[in-house]
Amino acid sequence: MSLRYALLGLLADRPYSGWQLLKHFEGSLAYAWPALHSQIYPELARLREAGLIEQTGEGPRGAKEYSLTPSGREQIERWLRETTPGRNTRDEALLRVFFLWLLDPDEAAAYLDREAEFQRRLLADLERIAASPGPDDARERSYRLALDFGLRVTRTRRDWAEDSARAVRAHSPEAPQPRRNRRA
Amino acid sequence: MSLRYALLGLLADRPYSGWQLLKHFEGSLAYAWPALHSQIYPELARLREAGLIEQTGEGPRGAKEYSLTPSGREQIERWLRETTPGRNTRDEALLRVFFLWLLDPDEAAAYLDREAEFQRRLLADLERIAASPGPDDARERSYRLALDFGLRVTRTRRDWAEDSARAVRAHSPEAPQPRRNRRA
DNA sequence: TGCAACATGTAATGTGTTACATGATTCA
DNA sequence: TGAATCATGTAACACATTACATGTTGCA
Repeated sequence: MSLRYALLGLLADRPYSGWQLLKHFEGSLAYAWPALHSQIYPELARLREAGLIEQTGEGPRGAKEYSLTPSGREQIERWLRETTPGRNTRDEALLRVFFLWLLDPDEAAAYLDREAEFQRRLLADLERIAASPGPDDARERSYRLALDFGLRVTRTRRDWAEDSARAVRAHSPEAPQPRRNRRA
Repeated sequence: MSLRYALLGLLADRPYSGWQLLKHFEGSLAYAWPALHSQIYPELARLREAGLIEQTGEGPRGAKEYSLTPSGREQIERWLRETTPGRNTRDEALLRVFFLWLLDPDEAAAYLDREAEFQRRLLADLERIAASPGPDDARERSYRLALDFGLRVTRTRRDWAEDSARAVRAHSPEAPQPRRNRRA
């Protein structure tokens, strides 16, 4: 049901076409709930049939502009107020950590290096986004809260990966502790 | 494919029955890749047909003990070494944050309070798990790495939720700053 | 003997991804 | 005129959840 409510939530701000909604899912929403056009268009058709959105205009290339109906507005508010978020956590990068012991320590450390690099890049992206200013309305403040979430979690993940790579290397038979007079 | 490799990874440690594997998915793996018995049993049958695992014994109530084959061991090592983890991030609790502006500030703050409480409880669970000691082998060290990940991310999420609830309340028209002589 | 936990499976439904399919508009 | 982007849709497949279905063992 999350996709459904994500669409209603976006349309609560202003009317959008399916294409424009898709761009949101490729942008900021990609970190929270990614979706492709093949899922979005049929879902919009269902929301329309259910009376939660309606078509309120047409754009250049057969674009359909959808708006939230009062019924749709009611639905999303109820979702936010009266239901609790699903907690199904799927994180393949974390799953792999449980099985890192199957690799040599140097290979395990290399995996953690790649993880740290991924988080550093992501963090750089998010910091670039955070640096560009926006208006100071309620909608923007919600968006900034989500962005701040991303910044904090990404920093934490980066630090964890860097620390873990060090810890794994500290256990490696190859280079256990820095020492002098090392023999071949 | 993640479920497939999670099963191979567990069986790389020692033989397990489907039921015992299920218990892992309900326990530590629940935070990384949850799975139910209705998904696990058919997948074990497929892995067996593919020659990645084999049945090596029988337990009391029709329990089947599975072991990893050399081919299966090769597959999971290749997965860890040669493929990159999927980065599809689905987080309904975060998704909702984008739409918090649709609620009154006090309701939005209440949502963030609930989020903070959830993370505090989860953190307490993880800390209890972390407090119980285990052996000091490579497998346990991988597990501790994953646990440390959970601890750090959960603390970050708790802090974010607490700070955000405060920030939202600071913007509320009802109680902007602590003041005396407040009129009804 | 009745309940909880053990133990395995299948079927139906819902959700998500990949692939197929088509056409309009803009710009170089 | 050819490529990129805009714009919408369906079909096939893969993955995940809920529901259906059955039988065993241990214990109070």
